[in-house]
Amino acid sequence: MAKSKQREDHVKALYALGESLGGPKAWVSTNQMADHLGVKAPSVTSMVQVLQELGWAEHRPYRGARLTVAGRRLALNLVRKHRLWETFLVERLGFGWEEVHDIAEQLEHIDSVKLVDRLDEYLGCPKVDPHGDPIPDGKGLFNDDRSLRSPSDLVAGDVGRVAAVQRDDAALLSLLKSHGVALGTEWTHEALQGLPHDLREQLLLELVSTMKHGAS
Amino acid sequence: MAKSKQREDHVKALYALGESLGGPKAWVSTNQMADHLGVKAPSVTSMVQVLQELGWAEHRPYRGARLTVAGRRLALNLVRKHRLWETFLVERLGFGWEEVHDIAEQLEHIDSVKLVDRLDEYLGCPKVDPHGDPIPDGKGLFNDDRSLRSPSDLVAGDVGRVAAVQRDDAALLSLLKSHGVALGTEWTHEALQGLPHDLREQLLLELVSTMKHGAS
DNA sequence: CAATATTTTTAGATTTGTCTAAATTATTTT
DNA sequence: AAAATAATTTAGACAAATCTAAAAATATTG
Ligand SMILES: [Mn+2]
Ligand SMILES: [Mn+2]
Ligand SMILES: [Mn+2]
Ligand SMILES: [Mn+2]
Repeated sequence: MAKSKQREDHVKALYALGESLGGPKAWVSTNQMADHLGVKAPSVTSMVQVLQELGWAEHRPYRGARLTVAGRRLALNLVRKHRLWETFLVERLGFGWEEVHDIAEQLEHIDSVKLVDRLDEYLGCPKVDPHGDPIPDGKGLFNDDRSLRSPSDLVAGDVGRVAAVQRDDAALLSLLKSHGVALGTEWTHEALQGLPHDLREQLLLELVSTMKHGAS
Repeated sequence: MAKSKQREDHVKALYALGESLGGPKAWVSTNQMADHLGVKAPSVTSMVQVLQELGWAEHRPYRGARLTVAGRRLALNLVRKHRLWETFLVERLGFGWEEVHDIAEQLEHIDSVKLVDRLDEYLGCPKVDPHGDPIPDGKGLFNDDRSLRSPSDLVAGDVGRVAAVQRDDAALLSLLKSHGVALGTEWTHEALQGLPHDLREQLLLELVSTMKHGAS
């Protein structure tokens, strides 16, 4: 099987970029991966060839790469571990939501199926992490039944509960915190307008109440 | 500073072997380290030279190596992390004492001062790990005020509480468990005789009560 | 649609950490 | 004390993961 921190990081990048590019069939360019990982393009090319050897990715020269089913399974397990550890750090150790990403980047590579299962159970099988990102279960399935709305979808009279932040970047999360934004806090349409535009647009909310008569 | 899993493992081996050979001034041979780490002697020689460059060890060719003050500080921090994580795994996640060593071998390399401090606090600043090994504090000091006795020191009528196991080897720990031995369990002199010799001699006990009139 | 610009891969070098085989130093025996 | 034995280091090779510079393929554009 031959996992390594670097190989796993490349698989994770391939997964994340593939998702943002329209699902598992999308080809991800080696340059995009290089940018995302902070390495140079030739390093990615050679790593992607290794991932192909290992059966985790498919590489079409000059087209890009995408995950195989096995690679996707590995990626989802890494996402699961990352988000469970982030939850542990915030819920149990009292870290702020802006502090946990870098530590979780390390913890996600710890290799023990039993540890992940126990951690999940210990945390009460959380559905989302401290940034509102859904946590896949042991089979790689998301159980996310929230209906998330962009702040710009709310109209006067609506109240929304902060359910997720789109980017998990420490600077952004700190700023949000300093404006009183935390997961679960409730905001009226008007209160939301009081937030700087670039902060507000990173939020996703669940509608708590509205004056409109909406279709189900 | 340039830490790496391998460098840290060599520092830890140097610490452990140095202690068992009579303290921080003892010279540890590269062969001993090679055995302990499961690598070949030339690999150790070259790593020890790197550790010297980094200021963590001193290497006298054909004599051996020993830690500098900085190296010792690093080693104690690794021991601290290892034992805190073992404690977390047993106390919070419900692992058995025979299951945690290998996972802690990975977790001890996670690099975050704040994480270690928070974990320590979360666990209630434990003094010993699940095997009864003392946990150094943030300054590298052991606060171990137990007086540990070998089973062979107990005489008829004495009762001892299991306080530590000398080796933390999964097979031994499983066997002990199957004989009802766990940290904190109390054993009379007679009950101890019922244990196989090679298991019994790995135990360290605190005297709970005795019939003898002992000097303080 | 040919020339140019951009993207991607290949080629070859570098660092880290490991190995085996050979040379060197230290220790033990006769 | 010389010879034999054992321990340790050096020399040179290799795999993993990265880099820069050059070559090749693709995309853009006049
Ligand atoms: Mn994260
Ligand atoms: Mn997250
Ligand atoms: Mn251990
Ligand atoms: Mn232990």
